[in-house]
Amino acid sequence: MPELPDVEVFRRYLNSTSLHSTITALPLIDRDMLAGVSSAKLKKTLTGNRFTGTARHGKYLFAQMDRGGVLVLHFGMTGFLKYFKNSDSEPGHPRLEIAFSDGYRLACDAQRKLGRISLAADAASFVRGKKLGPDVLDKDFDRKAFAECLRGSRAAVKSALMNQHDMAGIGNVYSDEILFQAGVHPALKASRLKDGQVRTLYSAMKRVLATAVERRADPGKFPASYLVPRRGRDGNCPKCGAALKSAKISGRTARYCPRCQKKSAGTG
DNA sequence: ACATTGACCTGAGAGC
DNA sequence: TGCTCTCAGGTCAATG
Repeated sequence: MPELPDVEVFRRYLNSTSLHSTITALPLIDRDMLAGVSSAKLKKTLTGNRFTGTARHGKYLFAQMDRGGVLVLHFGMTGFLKYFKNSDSEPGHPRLEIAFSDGYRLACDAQRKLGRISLAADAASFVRGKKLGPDVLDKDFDRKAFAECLRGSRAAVKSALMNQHDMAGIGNVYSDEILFQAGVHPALKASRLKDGQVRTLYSAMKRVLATAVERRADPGKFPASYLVPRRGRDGNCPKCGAALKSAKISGRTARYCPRCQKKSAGTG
């Protein structure tokens, strides 16, 4: 689940639950999740510290700490945050738990352990180190910058949208939604799109992601015209009713409507 | 250099 | 019921 809209929801969740109270302990640390930091270092850095603010870049969440530095969270394919007090509210696969002085805990749950936890001096230096492209919802990521990413790619447009080094935040599900809303077939070469298609994709990207954030990344609350809630096995196109099709593109499963997203230009 | 593939983990659901 | 197989919303190293 965790693409840009989901991580933005997690960021707001952390903001509204976990700021400004003192961290008293890390009662649970799964070493498999740590990247570039030891369990001891993480404990030493966080204990007695407080979170003072948050930031997000693409699919990464940063929690600013009172004494400097940031905790960096990445959620992999199955990660999420849960803030709780009673152990019967503990999530099913907690990999990190941060205990606060008021008795509450913040858990990072990651069933498949594909997420990552690390420390960095600040968000900007982490982003540089990872060579992430601009966050796709950043105002500076304008139509021109978007067009340059597509023009410079030799991959399918779906892969280009998901390339975190060119633009950060879009994953498998939202790339499908953006392509569907723009009426663009996922397998078309990014560099061969017409100018009109690039413009349509750009505005679909901004609109889809903003809408998803606004609806708390909950597919049940998405507009009726959206593909995401219907991407299951026997889903139908919300616009024309045709059976959705699947295609493997760079190893990921694309879901699309064969009638609304033609490979050749023309009718839609 | 770039794009694509397979490995990394674990669990849910389908099919037998 | 229980077993096996496939698949899952991400990333990285290895491969072509």
